[in-house]
Amino acid sequence: MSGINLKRLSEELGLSISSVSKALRDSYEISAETKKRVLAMAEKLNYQPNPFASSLRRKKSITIAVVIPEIANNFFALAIDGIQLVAQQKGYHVLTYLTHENFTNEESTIKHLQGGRVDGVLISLCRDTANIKHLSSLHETGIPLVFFDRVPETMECPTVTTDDYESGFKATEHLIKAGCKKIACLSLSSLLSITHKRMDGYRDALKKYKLKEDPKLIIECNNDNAANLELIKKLLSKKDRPDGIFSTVEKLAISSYYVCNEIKLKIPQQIKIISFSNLRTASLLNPSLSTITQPAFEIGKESASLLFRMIEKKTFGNRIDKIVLKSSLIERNSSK
Amino acid sequence: MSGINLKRLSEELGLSISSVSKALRDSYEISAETKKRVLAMAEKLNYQPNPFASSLRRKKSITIAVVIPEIANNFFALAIDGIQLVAQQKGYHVLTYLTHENFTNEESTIKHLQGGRVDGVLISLCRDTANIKHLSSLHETGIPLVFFDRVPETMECPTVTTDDYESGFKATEHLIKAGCKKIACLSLSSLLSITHKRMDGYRDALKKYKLKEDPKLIIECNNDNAANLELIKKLLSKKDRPDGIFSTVEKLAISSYYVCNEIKLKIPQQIKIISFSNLRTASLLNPSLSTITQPAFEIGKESASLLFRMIEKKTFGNRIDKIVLKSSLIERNSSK
DNA sequence: TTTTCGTACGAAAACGTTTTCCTTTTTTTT
DNA sequence: AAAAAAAAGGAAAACGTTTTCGTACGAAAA
Repeated sequence: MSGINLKRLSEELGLSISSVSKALRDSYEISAETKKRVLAMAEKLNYQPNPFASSLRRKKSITIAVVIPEIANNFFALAIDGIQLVAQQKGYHVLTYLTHENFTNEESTIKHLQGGRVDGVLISLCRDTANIKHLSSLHETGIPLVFFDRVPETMECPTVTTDDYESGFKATEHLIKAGCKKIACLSLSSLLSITHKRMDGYRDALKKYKLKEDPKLIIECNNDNAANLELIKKLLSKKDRPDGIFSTVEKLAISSYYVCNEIKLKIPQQIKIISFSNLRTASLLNPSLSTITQPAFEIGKESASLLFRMIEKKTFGNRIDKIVLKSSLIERNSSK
Repeated sequence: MSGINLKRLSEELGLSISSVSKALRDSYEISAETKKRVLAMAEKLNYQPNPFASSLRRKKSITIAVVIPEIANNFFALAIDGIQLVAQQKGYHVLTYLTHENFTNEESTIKHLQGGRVDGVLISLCRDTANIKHLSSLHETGIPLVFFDRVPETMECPTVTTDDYESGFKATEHLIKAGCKKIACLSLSSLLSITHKRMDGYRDALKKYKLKEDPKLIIECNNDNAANLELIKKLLSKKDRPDGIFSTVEKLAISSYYVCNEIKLKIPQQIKIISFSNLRTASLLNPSLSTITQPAFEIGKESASLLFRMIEKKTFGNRIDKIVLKSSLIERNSSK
């Protein structure tokens, strides 16, 4: 630590510790001149208050936690960007935790956070999250909690999401209108809220256009990239392979591109693809990738703003916000 | 906070606070049975120690800080991934700060960290960092500090970098061997160590192959994407435009692709491109992008490991590690 | 038997703030 | 001129741990 504290400062100034503390916090009990002296000395000695002493006394950490499945992921990186922006404006610190899509990690992380290390938590669930006891337990301690994108479906809680159902519907409809008859759907995990909603949209679009749903075309991938490549390869190598792919997450679309390259399947002539994605290079791909693009940065901003509203005025504790932002469908060559 | 503390626990157990504390920390002073009782009660009441009280007393935060220019950036996202992996193994928490390439942000962040909020700092400098007073000041407080990728050139300090000079040289040589005679170099800021080294490699490669260096082909971009697009567009629209581009950072290569698309410049027929990049989609671009790929994840891991070595055995304070990892040049179609 | 030792636990200080309640001095009011 | 009020500052408790000393007691050593 910096070694210089209030005691030292007060000795240097010939004041009491409490007066110095008050001066630094701009209390009305301290005269303007004294404040000036104190500030000057604090500056001179490069005084930095001890955050732990302060947090201990005030029962405030000025810190929030962000719990996400992964960081090397365009969506989450952008979301964090938005979160950080708001947090920085508020003077808050941001602790980041990665669950790596592992439920046990998520559980222990959440448990740790019950110690009061943070004033609020932003979380996007991991693919294995089946029960949410850890989350209701955290919630019960009274610490503000906001879910974004991947939210629990069996718990009343504040959330920030996108119009997943509509987007799933539109994406599927888009493929159908482009001529697809057999549309595969690639997803991460049937436990995820986003998977449910996006697939509900997919199903309803199929229904609307009298296409029958084929379970063999619905692929639930796992967390191993190599295995997913195999799954997709198998899917696309069958004689009755699909003529369209709706991918509910970016990484599976990329894997699909790799597979198509490998087995020489022409996009979009032989198979059309559309995917949820925040790739900056979507339009530069060969062929350019049609996407449903979520406003990831805004999701981060909105989530953080909501969390800070909850942190600041606890009085409003009875109302539960559910914010829904719109994604945009961008047609490119992969589905022409 | 969780409301349940050592005092409460000790009352419940009929023990003193100190005994409970010792039991929880598995002290030899406490009998095995008592420890069992304490653990059971702690579990039952879901006791979580107050991290601030603990940090205040022990003068340890079990937290490190990561200070980076941006997060929506494949290199930094991967690096953080590696850092988090190591930190999690060590049971440390990770505070993330974004400078957004703004020196003032970097300064104030570093200043804040002098309060002792963290036990160590990992940092990659922002493009505007000219003086490093804030960093030497932080260093003087004795807090371990490791720089990665973008490191200060006028300060003796532990660093983790890649073979930037060699990579710059090889990339340029690669373009020359592919037939380029007029190779432009795009960089972020001449203040950055990576810019220096990569450009030194570029210059020496030109020299080796008797190509003369043209200042008009060396473009220093800034932090505004739209402005950069204009700069590149201007560069590529001239009659004596370059026939090769060596981009020292990923985002400028992407911008170059956009510009080439816009002004109908064929890659690689009319202009060849190679760039430092960690794009997962490099091979899927149109055309696929030749890259120098830094081991970003490993950089993160190595940096964090080095930092923890410094945190754990302060005794070794006199030695200064400089770790250099190798990047790999991957030839693809953009430079064929 | 006395002394030494080891085991198991408790009392209290310390970490550096913040905040509540005093105290002293000066100014204003009547 | 006395009383009241305001202004400026200080003493000390509190936040929840950790850790340094004690202390009590039974067992082993002398």
